[in-house]
Amino acid sequence: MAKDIKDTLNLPQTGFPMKANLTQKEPEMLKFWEENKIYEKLQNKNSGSKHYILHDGPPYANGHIHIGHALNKILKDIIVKFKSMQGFYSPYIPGWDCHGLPIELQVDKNLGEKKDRVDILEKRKLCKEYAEKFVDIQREEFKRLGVMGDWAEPYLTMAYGYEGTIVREFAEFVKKGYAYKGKKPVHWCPSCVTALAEAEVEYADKESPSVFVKFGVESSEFGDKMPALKGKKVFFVIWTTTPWTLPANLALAFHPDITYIAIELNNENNPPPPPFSKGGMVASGDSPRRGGFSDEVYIIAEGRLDALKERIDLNGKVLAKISGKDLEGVNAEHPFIRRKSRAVLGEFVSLEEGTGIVHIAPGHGEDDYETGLKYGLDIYAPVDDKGKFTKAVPELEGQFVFKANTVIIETLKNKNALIKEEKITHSYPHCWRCKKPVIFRATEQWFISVEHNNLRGKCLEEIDRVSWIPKWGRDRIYNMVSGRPDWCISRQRAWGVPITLIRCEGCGEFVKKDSVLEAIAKHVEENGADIWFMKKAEEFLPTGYKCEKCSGASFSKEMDILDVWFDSGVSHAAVMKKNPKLSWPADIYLEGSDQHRGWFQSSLLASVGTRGTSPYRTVLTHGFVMDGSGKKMSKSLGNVVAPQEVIKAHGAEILRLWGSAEDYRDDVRISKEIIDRLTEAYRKIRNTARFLLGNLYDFDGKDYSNDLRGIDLWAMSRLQTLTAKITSAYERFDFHEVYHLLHNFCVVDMSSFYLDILKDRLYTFKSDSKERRAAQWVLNRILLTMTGLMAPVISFTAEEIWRFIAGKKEESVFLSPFPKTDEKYLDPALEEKWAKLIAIRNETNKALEIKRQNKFIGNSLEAKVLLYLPENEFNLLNAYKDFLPTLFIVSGAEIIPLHPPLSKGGEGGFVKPESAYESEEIKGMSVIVERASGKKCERCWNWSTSVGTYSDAAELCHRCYNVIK
RNA sequence: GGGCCUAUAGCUCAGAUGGUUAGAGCGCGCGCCUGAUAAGCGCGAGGUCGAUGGUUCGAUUCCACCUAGGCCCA
Repeated sequence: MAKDIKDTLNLPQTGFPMKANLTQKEPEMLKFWEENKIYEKLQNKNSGSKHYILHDGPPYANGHIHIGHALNKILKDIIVKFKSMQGFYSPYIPGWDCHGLPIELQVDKNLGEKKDRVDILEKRKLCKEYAEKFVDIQREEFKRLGVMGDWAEPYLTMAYGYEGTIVREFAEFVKKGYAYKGKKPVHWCPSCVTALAEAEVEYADKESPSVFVKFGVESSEFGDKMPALKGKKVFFVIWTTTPWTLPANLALAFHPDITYIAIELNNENNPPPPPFSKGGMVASGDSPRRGGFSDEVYIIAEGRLDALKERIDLNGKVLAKISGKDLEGVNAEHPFIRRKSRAVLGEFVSLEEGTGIVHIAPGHGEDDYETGLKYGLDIYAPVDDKGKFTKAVPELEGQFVFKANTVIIETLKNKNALIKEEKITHSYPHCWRCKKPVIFRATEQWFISVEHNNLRGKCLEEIDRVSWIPKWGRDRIYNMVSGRPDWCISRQRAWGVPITLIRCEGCGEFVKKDSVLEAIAKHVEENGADIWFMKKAEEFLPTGYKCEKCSGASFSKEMDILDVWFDSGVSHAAVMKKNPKLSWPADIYLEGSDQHRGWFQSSLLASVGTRGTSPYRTVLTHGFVMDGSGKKMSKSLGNVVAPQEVIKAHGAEILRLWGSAEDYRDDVRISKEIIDRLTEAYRKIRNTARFLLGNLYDFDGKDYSNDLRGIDLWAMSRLQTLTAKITSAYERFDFHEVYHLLHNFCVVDMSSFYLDILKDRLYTFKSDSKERRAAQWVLNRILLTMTGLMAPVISFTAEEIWRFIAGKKEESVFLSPFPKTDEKYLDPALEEKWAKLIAIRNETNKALEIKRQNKFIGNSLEAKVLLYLPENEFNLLNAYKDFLPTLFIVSGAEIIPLHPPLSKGGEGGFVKPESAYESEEIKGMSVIVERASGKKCERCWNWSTSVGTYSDAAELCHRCYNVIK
């Protein structure tokens, strides 16, 4: 018979499964979105609205996506979906970076032996195919994440149109005078035989020689500045870890504000060296030796004396001191080449290490180069493409630089110029591809000047007009742009867009005529950049073209390839300007924090250089993905988490939830525990939705807003508060707040409170009673709102829920408007009042729990509570008297005003019994838990004295009797 | 070595212009329920707020330094 009673209840019914089965469900949902063109419909719907453009930074079309890609695309997708649902026109055009060294090297690897024999066009074709393959792979992997966008029409930097824009944008830099060809030391990989961008260099430990070398100086060079040195053999002492750059030494740098000292060596520790054999050096034997001291004098920075005293035996007497700036112009002798080395000044000289005197080879170092320019020194680098000395240094010709170190050290020894030789392990630049150490070497390169036309200054101004999230991004890029050198855009490779300039063979002048540059761009736009390698220089020029400078008629093409950062840097022009769906500038760029040096900067330079303004209004950066302990992922550590594996095991939805839950401003972590926690949270959200759906199976959809009870109004207010907070969190890009707010709402407000309390009304009241309908009306509002709020993050689940919602208008949740706060129901005062009720409820629960632990009760409905309350609490509860059993989910509740027993003679007040549970949280509140009176109603499970009073239904209480009679 | 950043319970996050016992949810432990059931409810235990100094009547919150970690650069 109990079965029959159960049939009179309105228990939840839904086909919405408790088990998500995401790995299987997600592909179905993707199919639904694709087949029904939901993304396209969303675009159409918003086509007339205000734009919100998120411009996609192109990932490199190489390899499968990793967890960092997943984070990036998920964050982008959340923004695009949120903005779209809010009604903005927010198309998402994904892109790929297709040119560049890594792909070319991979192709070379595949070619093996053949790589040097294969024709450049053939190689480019292979590179293109390689890139295409990974574009397809990554596209599928990105789509699998649930990211919506124009996947069928992405932008590719190797598309003809895009390549045309690259050429045109470069031409713009040429016309405006930013581009120049110069000799400059760049990171050069002798193994890959190419210049490397900063981004292509990585640092690793390397063992190098560490040598102290002395450069002889005629004491007369000092004039009257250090009379004590007169007639002595004086040496500047330098320290270097790259002896191979000594043949290119042209100067010695001193810090203008550092004090240098001249120390006479102690003879006992430093036996006199053999006399110099070659001329040009300080003459030996001129000055008489004095007892106990050699006549050698070393000059180093005073601040380095303590550090070097023992290391190179500087125990002698300080003969003189001099400020760095007074040494400028002094000539020293190169230790093994008959050449002067000039004393110059440099702010970069430090006392951190070495001697405070820096050996300068303008062709082999950054500071050296700058110094060289300042002092008009030759940018001298007698080293070839393969890292071997040229015939400019006959003794070393053909020797690889790192091998030549030994020879040079030997030479220094022979020339008596070596003070000390050690080995040192230090961080040294290595090629990111071949992992071999690189060198700094001056070569002919194309540059974009950041000084020309005040490009740097303008970029800095633009940086301050952009909104950086987090805000420290501004300082980061500002410092980088402030200090960056000219942009080296040359690459000596095959795969990319060539530097499409034509040079007169007669005078070396480059053709910069507008019409010619435009014609070349057109050629590329129509045929792709391959055309540059297919045609001769003359074919790009009008027939009979003559050099404007020398009238020469013989021309050659530049064959360097443009830096890929230039490719992606002009995406604002190639994509945002060209794609009619987009607009310029972008509202937001969103990439990892490494892009402050990368794409954010190249885009800024490319845009400010040609258009004077930044291509973005807001730049949002996220951190990197670390393992569970905050360590970076690496194959060798075995702590790599692949998105594909997470998807396979838990579904992309969990990854999306993860992407939102973590605070991306800092690095984010991923681990088994994190995924487990998120899976739990996901289940809670899902089950909450399921419960809502289950209790709406028979809702008639009518408006019951006038029948709401107090707790319903509270729930409605909480829902508005949630909506307002979540909307604001989305707008501030604080997605982890979205996650926490949504989850907490499900757990705290809904599951453990409102829904738990509502069960009685939903299950046991007459199905079409106003009370039950009112509850359903609220549940329906909660369901609709929650689904909308979660959609940008857990899109698969939101869409799945959407399908189960009766009476919804749109075919997809994404075509429905983002939930708006209904001010009518927002009632902070009500929420505050209920916060107090909830606090009292929590205290009551504690009392109930004690009795439960004592086995006095099981289900709380077996209990009746007596609450002794101070005045304020009493008055509050007194207004909800009939509701209290429902609030506490007990079968009876009485409140007793607890006044001080002696006040007014104790009149009207009661003293709480000794046995009562005394609240710590609410002062003066006590609770007595008793067994509920009467019997348990078999239908609603409440205990009531009315049970047993009906002869035709002895097991029912009064309320249930009236429902089913 | 330089620039920028991070460090609060096992996990994800709050928080405080410096001021009583530092919060939430999850997880964990102990129970209850069996009409959200590979669900639901209740209670409880978890933190020297990275370390050390300093400023202060008082610092986890401010300052310095250090350690660990991250990105970028050298």
